[in-house]
Amino acid sequence: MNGAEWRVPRDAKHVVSAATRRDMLTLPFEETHMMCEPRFGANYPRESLPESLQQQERQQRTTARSDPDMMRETEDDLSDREEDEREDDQDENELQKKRGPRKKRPGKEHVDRAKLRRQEANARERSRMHGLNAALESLRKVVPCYSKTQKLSKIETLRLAKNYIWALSETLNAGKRPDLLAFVQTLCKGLSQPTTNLVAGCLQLNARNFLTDHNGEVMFSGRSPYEAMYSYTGSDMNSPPGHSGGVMDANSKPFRHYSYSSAYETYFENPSPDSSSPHFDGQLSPPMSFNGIFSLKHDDPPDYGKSGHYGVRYCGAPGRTALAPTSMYRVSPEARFPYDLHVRSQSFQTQGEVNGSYHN
DNA sequence: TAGGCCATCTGGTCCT
DNA sequence: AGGACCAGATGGCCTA
Repeated sequence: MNGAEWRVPRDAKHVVSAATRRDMLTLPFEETHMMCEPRFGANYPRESLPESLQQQERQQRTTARSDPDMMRETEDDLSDREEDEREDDQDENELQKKRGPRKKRPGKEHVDRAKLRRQEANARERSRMHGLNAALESLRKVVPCYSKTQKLSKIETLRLAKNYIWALSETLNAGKRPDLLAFVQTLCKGLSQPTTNLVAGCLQLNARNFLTDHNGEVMFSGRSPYEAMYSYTGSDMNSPPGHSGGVMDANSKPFRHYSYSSAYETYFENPSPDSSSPHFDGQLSPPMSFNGIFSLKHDDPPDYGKSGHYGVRYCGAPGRTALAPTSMYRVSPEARFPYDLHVRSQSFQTQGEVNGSYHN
């Protein structure tokens, strides 16, 4: 366990970020030297501050000017400060009592050393962010919408991953074949329209089937994705069902209109996956492996490599039948539950044989 | 050109 | 003291 991940929440006075604190002038008095920072002083719209705060700031700056121990001083700042010191010398005797002994001015060695430390810190920060991005990239590959050419943004990747985890855990919790419509709608909950379209393309669905309305609700109109999925012959995986290759069911309902929330609640019997929901509290971690339910292939699977860069396969849970032989949602021959799963008082028995392992 | 996304720099804070 | 983490600022790139 990385201790840094479980830090005790910072003290209340530290919750507001540094820059925000500067802007709000809520600095603790012992940190008033920051008011002399060039980034603060040059362009800050002081006239926008309340008069009382402007007075407070002026007072603090007067006090802070006497503190020469500022690591990030530039040479210009140093000369400016020397001028200030000459002025300050006039009443130095009086202020000396309050200030105490002057601190030693940082020498060139100290400045060079500080610059070097800053460069090293920058390099570490770059490396850290690269690691974070690498982790995010690996996350992109396991959410049900991976494209090398059209990458999900960071925020959309996280949102989709959250939705995916939620939908999968609820699927396991229900212990039955998922309602595909609800599943897809859950995936798209809160996603932007481009990402919704991307997921639609990924799932080989017509994006119009689950457009997001202006309220952020995922709406459904037209042919049910479920129907489309289950009746789709799939001779041309590049085309959404009903456009080419797929057989448009002549008996399909002409128009159906679901609101996302009702469809979601009907199936999941739970409120929205938003973490703000009471049910979701404390259940942020997926209590499952998705083995046996969904098998994601993103390394150019032979079945789907021709269809572009997306790869999603629906696999049957143990004892369940294939959805459709030609559907992109199909039972993976190696689909197994390699583990005992204990999901919210539910347990799935381990399959006896494991023909192959996938998804580390 | 505005807005979104991203990488990078930077300083503050916490921890070891 | 120094590293990790965090968040704000900034500028570049891309797209509608």
